[in-house]
Amino acid sequence: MKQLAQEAAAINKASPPCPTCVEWQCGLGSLLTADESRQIAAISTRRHITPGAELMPDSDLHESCVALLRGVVKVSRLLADGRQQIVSLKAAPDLLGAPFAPPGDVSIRAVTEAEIYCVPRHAFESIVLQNRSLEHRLHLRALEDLCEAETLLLTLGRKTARERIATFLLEMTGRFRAVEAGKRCGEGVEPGTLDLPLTRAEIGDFLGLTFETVSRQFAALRREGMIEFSDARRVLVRDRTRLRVAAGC
Amino acid sequence: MKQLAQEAAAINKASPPCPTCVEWQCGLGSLLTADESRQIAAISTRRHITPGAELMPDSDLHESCVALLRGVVKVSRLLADGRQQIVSLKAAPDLLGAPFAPPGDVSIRAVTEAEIYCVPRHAFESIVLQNRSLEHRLHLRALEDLCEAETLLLTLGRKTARERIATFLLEMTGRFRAVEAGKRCGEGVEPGTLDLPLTRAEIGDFLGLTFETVSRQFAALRREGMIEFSDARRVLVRDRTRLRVAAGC
DNA sequence: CGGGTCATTGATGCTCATCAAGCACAGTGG
DNA sequence: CCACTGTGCTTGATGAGCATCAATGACCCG
Repeated sequence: MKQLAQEAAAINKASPPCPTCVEWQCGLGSLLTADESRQIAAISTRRHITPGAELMPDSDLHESCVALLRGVVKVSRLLADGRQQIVSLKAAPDLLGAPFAPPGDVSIRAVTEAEIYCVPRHAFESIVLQNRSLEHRLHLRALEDLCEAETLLLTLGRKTARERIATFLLEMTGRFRAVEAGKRCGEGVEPGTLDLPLTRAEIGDFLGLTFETVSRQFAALRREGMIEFSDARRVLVRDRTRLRVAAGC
Repeated sequence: MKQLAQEAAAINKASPPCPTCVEWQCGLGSLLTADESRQIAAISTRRHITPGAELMPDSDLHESCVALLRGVVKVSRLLADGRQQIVSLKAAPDLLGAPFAPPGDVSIRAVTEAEIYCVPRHAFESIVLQNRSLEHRLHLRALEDLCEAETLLLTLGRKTARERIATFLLEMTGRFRAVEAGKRCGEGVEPGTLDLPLTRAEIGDFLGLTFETVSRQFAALRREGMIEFSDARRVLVRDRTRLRVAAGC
């Protein structure tokens, strides 16, 4: 149990072989072509971010976009008294603080270790304006993000704590499928196993709950046999069907 | 008190002189040029919708986009058991079911009387692909919608009922400034007066509350002198400053 | 008039936040 | 090597906030 956690941690620390920098050189997932990636890399500065740290020296987000090379980050909105709501989770390879996006007062923090490119916003926007097909892809991405945000709205506005947790687990499956030590993506791990990059408190900030409620609802689903923990961060989904019922849709 | 309500109703029923059809002919607010409006109108069918009715004979939304000429509509996501969350409110002139948007299972219903153009999606998308600047404007609009959705996420995830209602009132001010009978936009009405197009239940569906809670929180803000009702749907914001405090930000 | 929708208000109870205690583990420095 | 401290997680006890259920009034329309 402890073993597993340490192995997972080790993976997160050593740059793994398969993932995201490679994808970047091939073009940021499906978003950029290899050429466009190079073009953007050429005007960017690369930085390493430690977990919990803010990506940008504060309000530089108006000046820069961020290309996420490695790691997971959370995009939050804050209230004056410290309450926060995570509005989106981004895993490499992805783009944050999209070109042309209105200001909109968010805070972006690393969840895991992360590598980013800071791309000067104005230069990036110029590139996009000269590249019809790139703008089209960014436009599609924005519409997908909007659709995701609406899905989360339904969860926050109308679902119970139990339903939120079940929904969360279903959505995270696939996005954070567990990777076994030393192997390439996802072989040798029981299918349906999930390495959560988030703490209980962060899951709460994503689902509009307290960390205690998150913990209790996980425990309830575990007692009912739908999921199983080998470690607080490593979940096995045992019964996807019942979990879908528990998710209320 | 009754008088006012009847006048307001009369305005909603008679096509008013100043508003939205005119704007459409001048180009759907800032979104379309006059030429583009004509081009789109040419391939569209016009329809009238009564309050509460669904805009499209159901899942035709995959086939059509909607240009809203007049009226207010709500875009909702549904749960199997009937719970619903309004994810966005649109007032004419605006566009719904954006070109290139992923499917995403929403229901769109009229809040007031409404006039729409149904635009065949595929044809609309072709037009957009031949018009660089139009796609750019739609892209910007998508990013604004995303930003708005994120703001609502914070409200639903982290604010109390009281804060949600105060936030709602602040946001609706300006979007639904009251129009006095027979006059053009907004003269002769006490400034800060607001004609809510939504029922208490709809406000609840927007804010993730029940209609009883909406009603009680309105009553509380009224008792505290921040707002005043001349009619259940017509609100006067008396103290914007305290309302902002009550909104939690 | 009767039936429908919308709104208000009260009584009650459930869900989830809050407060609090304790455990496991990692990192630090004596 | 072992306290010491800090962080993350779990679990229990309590209470607040909001949902639910119910009754009533205002208005509209056929």
